[in-house]
This record gives sequence, C-alpha cells and structure tokens, in this order.
Amino acid sequence: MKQKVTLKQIAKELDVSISTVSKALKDSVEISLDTRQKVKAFAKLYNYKPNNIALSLKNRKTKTIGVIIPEIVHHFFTTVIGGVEKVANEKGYNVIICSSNNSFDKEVINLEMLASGSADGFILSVAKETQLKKDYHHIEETMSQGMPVVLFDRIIDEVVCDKVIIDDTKGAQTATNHLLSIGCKKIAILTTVDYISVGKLRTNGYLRALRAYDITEKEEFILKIEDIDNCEAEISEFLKDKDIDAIFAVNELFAVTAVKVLDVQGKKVPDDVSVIGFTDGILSKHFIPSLTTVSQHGEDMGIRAAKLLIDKLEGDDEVTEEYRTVIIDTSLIQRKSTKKIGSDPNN
Amino acid sequence: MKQKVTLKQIAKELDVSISTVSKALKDSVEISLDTRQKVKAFAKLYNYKPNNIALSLKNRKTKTIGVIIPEIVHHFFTTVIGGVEKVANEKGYNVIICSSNNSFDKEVINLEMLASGSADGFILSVAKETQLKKDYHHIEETMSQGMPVVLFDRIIDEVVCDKVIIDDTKGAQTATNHLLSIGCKKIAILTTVDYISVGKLRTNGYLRALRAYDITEKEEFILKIEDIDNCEAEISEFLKDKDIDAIFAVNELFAVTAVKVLDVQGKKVPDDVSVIGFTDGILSKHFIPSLTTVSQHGEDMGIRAAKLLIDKLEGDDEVTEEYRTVIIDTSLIQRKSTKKIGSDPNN
DNA sequence: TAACCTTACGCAAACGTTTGCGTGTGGAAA
DNA sequence: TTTCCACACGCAAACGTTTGCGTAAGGTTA
Repeated sequence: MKQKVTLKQIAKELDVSISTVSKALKDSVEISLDTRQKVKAFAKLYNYKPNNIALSLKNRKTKTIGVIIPEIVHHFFTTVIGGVEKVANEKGYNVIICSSNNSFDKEVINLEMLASGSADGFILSVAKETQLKKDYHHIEETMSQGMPVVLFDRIIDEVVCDKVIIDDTKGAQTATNHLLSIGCKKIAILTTVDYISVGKLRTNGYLRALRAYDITEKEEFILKIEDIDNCEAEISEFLKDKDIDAIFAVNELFAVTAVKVLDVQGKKVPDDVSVIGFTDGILSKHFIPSLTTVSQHGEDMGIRAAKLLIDKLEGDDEVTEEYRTVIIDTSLIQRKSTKKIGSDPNN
Repeated sequence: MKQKVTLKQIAKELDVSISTVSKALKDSVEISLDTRQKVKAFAKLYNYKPNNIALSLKNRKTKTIGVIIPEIVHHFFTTVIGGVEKVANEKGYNVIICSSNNSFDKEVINLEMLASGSADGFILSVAKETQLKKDYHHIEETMSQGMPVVLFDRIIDEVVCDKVIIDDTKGAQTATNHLLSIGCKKIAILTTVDYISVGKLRTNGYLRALRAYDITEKEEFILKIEDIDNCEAEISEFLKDKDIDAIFAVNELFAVTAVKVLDVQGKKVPDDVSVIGFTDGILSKHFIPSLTTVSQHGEDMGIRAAKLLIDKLEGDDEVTEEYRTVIIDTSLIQRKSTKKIGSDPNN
C-alpha cells in the first residue's frame, strides 16, 4: 500500500523546494513554465490531492457543515438533509451528519465533537430529551465560540439564532379548516405530549380552527399519545365507540394507525371518518387510502437552512449580528382519506 | 464572539510554555501538581477543547468513518447507517455521511473529498450509475492509498475488499418457496432491470425456487421495471387480466404498488393473490394489509460493516491483507399479504 | 566593466497539537 | 564547599499546507 503523496515528497523527488511545488501547482507566475509543467505532470502521475486536514488547520475553516438530527431513520429529516446537501455541494461545502437518537447526551457529544474542529457551523433539530430538559448550554456555547447555528423544525424559542420552521399552528389550522369545510363537525385530534414543541403547536392550530368555527373543543376528542411505539393500543382505546366524523393526526404514523384502527372497528375512511395527517412521507403517498396531509416541504427547509448558515459563514460581520427566522409555507395535499368538498350533500 | 481557546492562549495567560500546558492537561508527572491544577482550572474555565483538526494532522488519522450511500431518503440505507453509528460511537469514531444520489460523478467527488483527509476509511454502497458504468477507479484508488473500504448491499464483485451483503438469491428463493408452500403455482415477479445487482440476484433466486419445484418459468410472469417513479403504470399493464395467484416483488415499493393495482383490478390480497416484498421498511409494516416480506436486517449490516472497517483500521498489517465477505441472513417476516399455510385446503 | 533589473526559486512562519530530550534550579549528600 | 540528582519545565520537530519576502544567478544597459 502506498501512502498518500504530499508536497514534500514531490519536492524531494523533483529536487525543488516545497513552496516551489505548491506554487507550481497553483500556476504561479513566480515559477518558470518549465518547472510548472514538470511538477504538474508529476503530481498528476502520483495522483496528488491536497490534504484537507492541513488546509483546514491553515485556513481555520473546514468548509464543512454539521447537521445533527434526532433520528436518521426518518423520512422528513432525510428530506431536509437532501436540501442541505444540495446547496452545500453547490457552494463547495461538505455535509457531515450525526444523529442524536433523541438523546440529550448524544446531542451534546456530537455537537462538541463536531464543534472542536470538524465543522464551521451547524444545522440542528433538537432531541426530544433536550426539549424536555430545557438545557441548551451546548448550543449556546457553540455559538459563543463563533460558530453559527441554524435551528430547524424542532427549535428552541429561548435560543437566539437563525431558525427555519414551518408554521405548525397555521398548518394544523388549515388542515382542521379543511375538515370543517367538507362538513365534519366532530373532529378528534391525535397528538403528542406537550413538551414536543411541534405537537403542541399543531394542537393549538386545531383548537384555533375549532374556535373560529364556534365549535367548543371537547377534552375527550383530544388524545395526547405518550408512547409512540405503542400508539395503536392507545388509539384503539381512544377511538372505541367514539362518535366522530374526522381525525386530525399530527404525524404520519398516528394517521395510518388511526385508519387501521378504524378499519378494525368497522368504520370506513373517508366515508365514515375523514383523516388528515401531517408530513408528506412515503406512508401518506402509498397508503390505501392515500392520505390527505400537510406537507412540510422538508427539502425546502434544508435549502433555506443551508443558505442561512452559509450566508452567516461567509458574510461580513454586519450580517453576522442579525438573526432571521424563515417560515416555510405548508401546503395541504388532498388525497383519498378525506371526502371531497360537496361529495356528500347531507353534511 | 470569543474565539476558541488554544493551548497557546492558555500558556500565554499563565506564563508557561505550550508544552507545559499540554502535559498538565494530560496529568503528566513531569509537571508539578500545583501547575497541573492551575492549568486544568483555567482550561475548564475557558472550556478548552483540543482542536480535532490539529490532532488529525498530527496523528495522521481522523477517527472518522465515511459512509457513502446512493440515497439518503431511503429507509433501508438509514437503518444501515444506524448500525454503523452504533459501533462507531462505541469505538470512538465519528461518522460522516454523504449521498451520491445515485450519480457516479457525485460518488467520485464525495469519495475523493472524504479521502483527502476527512476520513480514515469508508463504508459504501455504490450508485446505480456506477453499476451501469462499471468504472471503479475511484474505489481502487482510495484503497491503493491505504484507506480501507467496506462495500455493502450494492457491491462490486470485481473490487477486492471487505464486503457485507445479504444472500439476495437465497432470500428471494425463500420468499418464492414460501409462496409455493402455501399452494401458489402461478407466481409473477416484479423486478428491476438487470444491471442492478440485487435485482438480478433476486430474480435468480425466484427462478431457482421455481425450478426446484419443477415449475417452468414463464417469460410473461416476469416484469423488469425500468422507471421506478412510474412503476404503477407498468405494473398495472403487466397485471391486467393475468392469471396469477402470487407476486414476488423485489422491493417494497413494487409490492405496495402491486397491491394497489390488484385492488383496482378487483382482486383481493391475500385471498386472490398473495404478495411478498423485499425489505422490511415502514411501508411493509404499516400497509393494509401488512406485507409479508424478506427482512435484510439493515442495522446488522451496518454493525458488521463498521466492525470490519474498524478491525482493518486498527489491525496490524496481517489483518490488513485479508478480505472477508460477511453474509447476513435474511428472514421471512410473515404478515397479512400472504395466505397462512393450510388456510385454504383447496390449494 | 560596473551597476541594475528580472527571473526563478527557497526560507520561514503560521495553523494547534504532542512528546522526546535537553536544561536550569534547588536541595541533599559527601 | 563541592558534587550529584530530582524536579519542573521549555525547546523543537513533526503533521501538510500557503504565501510574503529575501536572494542568488543571469542578463541588460550605460
């Protein structure tokens, strides 16, 4: 196994100095044409590639963006990453991804590791545990060391930095409005416990829509699911003998599980109950019936987040001092889990 | 914004030399207890973290594993990454992920970028384009520079290195056998074009199972799908008025699309047609009916791949010279898209 | 022939670490 | 008083780059 070839080796081989080699490869006029050609030929022959590590050390930047997400096996987060990669690659940045696995500790470790030299800035969606614990020292420390951070989706209000979010409240409100507009009146919501920020916001949107329609919300129409892995049992229990005509679920899994449970309980979607989910993932698209859902435009989020970060990374100090919050519009994708408007004149 | 604190700054502040600081932080006996404590207190106060870049440069290794996959928005690949991260983190390695987006060029660029200093070794599943183009110079070049590569799933026979695969042929054979064993006789296969190695192998497994049962394969029962994004039309056309009692699909998407198409064509799954897919992803688990499928145990693959790589990275030169191929056992997960054995005595 | 200007290259510092070895200071032993 | 030995610390090189500046050699001009 040969080792990677360095400037030093080329210099030795050609009996010139290291700086001559470096300059020759950069086509510096300081070096004679003859030498330049010789060096370049030699470099190509030995497949010379400058060592990024050395460059990073010298330039004090890595040209790398660190992305930390709560789960790697998750459609939405990967679409965001797709967006980040797109603009990062365009602008000559590398993307390094770590998952916190929803663990606070792992989030801290990952961030510290990347912050100590591996990345110039971060795009980050915080772990559940972090939201629960309300401990953000690692993020603030990172920023205080001069590394910009862009928070997305699961953000933290208390931390002052660039943010990219969707308007969860509005998205949920739109979804609920749609259910109301097709004539549903008894709308249940399947949501998460309150410390998950997006869950809470979506619940608020649901409530707001009901109030705007002068429908009083009922406690028994709200299910806050604790254990996501075991949501089917909770949903089944919740839906049992409940007189509803629509369900708004704050994520894809709750939505399909609801459809499944309804099926078992002998109710048809969308004929008996309309269902709307959140997040336009694989499941929503391919399920039978395909799910009407609120799309978060994950790729757009990634694109915006990356742009925000790179602006900060490359901007002058004026830009550096102001923080922006970008709100990505959601859109309602109508599929087959909800009735069409006017499809049932009796409602 | 304060900058990151370095040894030099601490040294200056405390009026000692850089090496004293370095040694003090490492609790070297060379340094007096008094100085050690002072330095450590100061370092903690200023939140000193050694600069990874400098360490990488000095140690000539990054403690980072590069993972390159064809698609980041893909359940199977992300589960593999999960496995890689698990063992990497245990062993003190960082994981850096890039997606090639199934593009040969992007695969080359990513690999070269990471190879020039960002990672010590690679875990890689090649892009479709690479399989088509049969150009593996980037991989061989990387290895010839002393960086180990572990190929997984979509591997390349011609490249000599460590590999982690499932036995696609056997998995497909098992699936087909299962269909045969529950009494199906007219089994169609939904597969990919031949240059996708795993598609071809799975097709072979299907054929082998049929032959073992003395059933002659029929050309008209085999559909090689070109355009994955538009598979519904192809499948619909293919299935039209076709007299079959089972379908083996080489991936999840083909399987659910088949179920959908069958539904439209008025056939029931599993009563009229049994369906088996490949890959145990979100769709298979949550679809109605839930899909019987061949699980690839993605996380296990990642774990094994990472172990293989780290062994090579940390092993002495003897280990370095031998290459292993690990075959992960697939397992058939029986769900509701296939009839139970003996459920229909007429078959 | 002397003075000067190009040309073409090398030197050295810097990025932040680690570490083997050299060395000054102090005290203890002879 | 001299000799010796710990002790506690600093020096310098190394990892691979880049780049401003210094400087030889050679040629041109007066």
